[in-house]
Amino acid sequence: MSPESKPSPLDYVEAVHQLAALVPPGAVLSYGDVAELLGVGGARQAGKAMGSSPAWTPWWRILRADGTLTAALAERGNEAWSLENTPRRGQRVDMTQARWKPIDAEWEQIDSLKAALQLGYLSEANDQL
DNA sequence: CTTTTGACAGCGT
DNA sequence: CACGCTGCCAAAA
Repeated sequence: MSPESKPSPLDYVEAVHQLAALVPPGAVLSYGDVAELLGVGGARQAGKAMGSSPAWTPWWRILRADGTLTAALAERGNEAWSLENTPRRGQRVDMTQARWKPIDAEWEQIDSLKAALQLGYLSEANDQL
């Protein structure tokens, strides 16, 4: 499956994956940032969603607010950050420098992602009727 | 309905 | 900087 936009409503988990795919190399977002950008759920929801991330997902660009990844992924994550020249401070990502700051065009993509997510909830509710 | 469980966040020590 | 504790949110048991 391609990371391109889908015409159909999005599931929360899918929305998180899509958002992760929007983050450019060298930049990162905390799980909490992801939840905030989508306007739904909290950091833990975003984390849960990343747990089932597809192979194409740049999971190393979504990490904890303190700039680290969960133990099991720390090693691989570090390699990826080196390759992408992600601003680091020791073994952790320097969030103040690396945090993704979307430009106008990117905000639009994020907005459409949010919209698709809302549609997802609507269709889900519609499904219950 | 209550409890447990997460790729979490923030604050105090 | 490292822990430990509490708060959070939604889904699953």
